[in-house]
Amino acid sequence: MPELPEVETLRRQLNEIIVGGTIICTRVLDQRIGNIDGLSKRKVMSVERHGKRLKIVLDGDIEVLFHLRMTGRLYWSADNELQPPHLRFVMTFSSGRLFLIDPRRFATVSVRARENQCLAGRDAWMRWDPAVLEDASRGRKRPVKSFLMDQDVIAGIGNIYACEILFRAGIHPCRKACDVSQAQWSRIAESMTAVLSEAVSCRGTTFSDWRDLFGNKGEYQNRVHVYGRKDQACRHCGSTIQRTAIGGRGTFFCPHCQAL
DNA sequence: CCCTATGTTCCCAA
DNA sequence: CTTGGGAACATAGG
Repeated sequence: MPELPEVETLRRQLNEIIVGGTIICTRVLDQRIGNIDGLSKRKVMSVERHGKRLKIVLDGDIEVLFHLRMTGRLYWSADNELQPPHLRFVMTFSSGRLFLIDPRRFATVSVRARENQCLAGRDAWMRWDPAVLEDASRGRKRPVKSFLMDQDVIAGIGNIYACEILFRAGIHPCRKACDVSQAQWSRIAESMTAVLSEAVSCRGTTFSDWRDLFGNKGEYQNRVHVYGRKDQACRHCGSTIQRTAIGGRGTFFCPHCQAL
């Protein structure tokens, strides 16, 4: 269930392995994926990421776009016999095979011409001018947490990192986006960079499903301050971490460090 | 049986 | 137009 740091981890690992390689063939094992044609003999030019989307850029200005949604995984195998459960798509190289595995079958794969840029929001893992966030939030009465998770505004932040970013910034997740002050947007901008950078360094957060390209867990679960910590003591002030729901998603916060 | 789940999209109602 | 809620997608785990 990858968010930006998990997808970035996969991008880095794939970049080391498949750039310069040539696709021998592809195979779709789940018709829900749809037809993926015309990739054989194409060379991998680069592996890129935008928000939670991963792009394998091929020669001929074609790109393969992956979105892993909730339970999608990418796994690299040099074993020619291996066929794991829930295997949905395979991309074969001379050096090994790239698997898309997904029990819930929500993940998507598509092929398109390289240039058409998606209209989605700017990537979360870059320097954000607080004024841009403030402008975008003007008149928005929705909770600031929903605002941070809106992929059309900021691409890449999901439920775990939204909770962690707001904790670091000291802002209650239920606060209306339009009521967040200029100083608070500055703290949010700083927290986005800091939290996402640390999570990328940790190769993501493994509470249950997340594994990297080689099946390894991430480490950021050992560093979270609020996510999944209901009824535990806040690492800063000792208050009891609370859980509520925003947009149907579990939302964790410290009532003292993140006063409304 | 119940509830929850790191995502997205769609419909409906206020 | 904005927003939230609920359902849908399909499955595993506590």
